[in-house]
Amino acid sequence: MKVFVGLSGGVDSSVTAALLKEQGHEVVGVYMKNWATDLPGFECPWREDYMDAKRVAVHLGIDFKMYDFQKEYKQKVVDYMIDEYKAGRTPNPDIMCNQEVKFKLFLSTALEDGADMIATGHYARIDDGKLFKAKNKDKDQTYFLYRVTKDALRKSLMPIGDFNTKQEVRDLAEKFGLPTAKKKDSQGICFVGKVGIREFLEQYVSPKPGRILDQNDKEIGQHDGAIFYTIGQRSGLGVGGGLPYYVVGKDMDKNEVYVSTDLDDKRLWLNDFEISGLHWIGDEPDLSKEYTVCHRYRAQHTKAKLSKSKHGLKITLKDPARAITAGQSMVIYDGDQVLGGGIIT
RNA sequence: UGGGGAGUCGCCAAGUGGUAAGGCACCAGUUUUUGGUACUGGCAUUCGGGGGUUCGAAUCCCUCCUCCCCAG
Repeated sequence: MKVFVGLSGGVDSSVTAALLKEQGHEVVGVYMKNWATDLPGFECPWREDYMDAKRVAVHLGIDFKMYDFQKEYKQKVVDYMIDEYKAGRTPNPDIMCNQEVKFKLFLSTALEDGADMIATGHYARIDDGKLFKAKNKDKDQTYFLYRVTKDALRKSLMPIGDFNTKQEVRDLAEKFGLPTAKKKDSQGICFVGKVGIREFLEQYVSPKPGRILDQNDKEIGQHDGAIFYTIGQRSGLGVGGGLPYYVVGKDMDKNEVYVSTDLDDKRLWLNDFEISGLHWIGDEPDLSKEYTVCHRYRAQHTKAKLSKSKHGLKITLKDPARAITAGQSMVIYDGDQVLGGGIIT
């Protein structure tokens, strides 16, 4: 079978390619050039990643190519992200990247290019168009993948999902002699790299001073734009005094940020909220059943009840979760299977 | 300019003769393919200024400066 592997320049995708090659597939390595713009003071690492991806391909003796998705990525992911922030929400660009770029654009481009399947280095398992948690529960990345379609999953492979530990993956990388074996795991929004989200947003939004109010409605300081703050955030307020302050809310119209020193502040712990923009990989969930849900990558999954609501679903958690934030995703699981999910309103 | 109180890191704050706790903030690092959380480390040779007493002072004395409260 002809498989196009998305090589990011990291270990996981490198091992993915090596494994598929070993299994006898005709493997083509593809580097997706999604973002290559430098930001003031920071150089975009794409060239380095590209070189690493290419080195891996050369090492494995597979074909290598680059797809330039910059234009689409900017539209579908970056603009989405900026618009969401402007609307006062906190988006998850990586989920959008999977939905729109990796498992739509990359998939269709690869298929047109002669591929039978695509593969990525995600920690997740696919079986018959269904998505399951990775064996390595600690690294499970299904949270980022819940908006992928069943049809896309039928054409995708994620062999890394079958490993129990990251160490096994690294050991394999070592065994295959991959040049990326020792490369540090990436983190942060993929295209922003080492640059913080704030620095990134500052390129697109000008500062707008506003008030910071504590739980007693007392002004305790100034911020330079409510857009830069998100629920649950601690530092960055530049306010000292007694206990640490956590952001518990904000008002984009008034440009005010609300904080509290109370770790049990009700606004920080919700167990009742709605999601919209629903997406299901297969069948819709049965509202009479109890499922587990996850509101953040690597967060503990909690039991929840689902019910219909005006714009989507109402979620009632068994235990309240911290920092439920509009714009973030709620993923619904039936055991290890990902049913889908929606975006917190 | 009568009475009382207070001035210790950007903020809060211990320490009242024995050689500057702690928290917040900030910075760095760790964890993490979103925001964020959490964790580790760094962060006052110096205690409003100036004198003095003492082996030794942020701590005692003198003086000046500043702030707050009550009186005017």
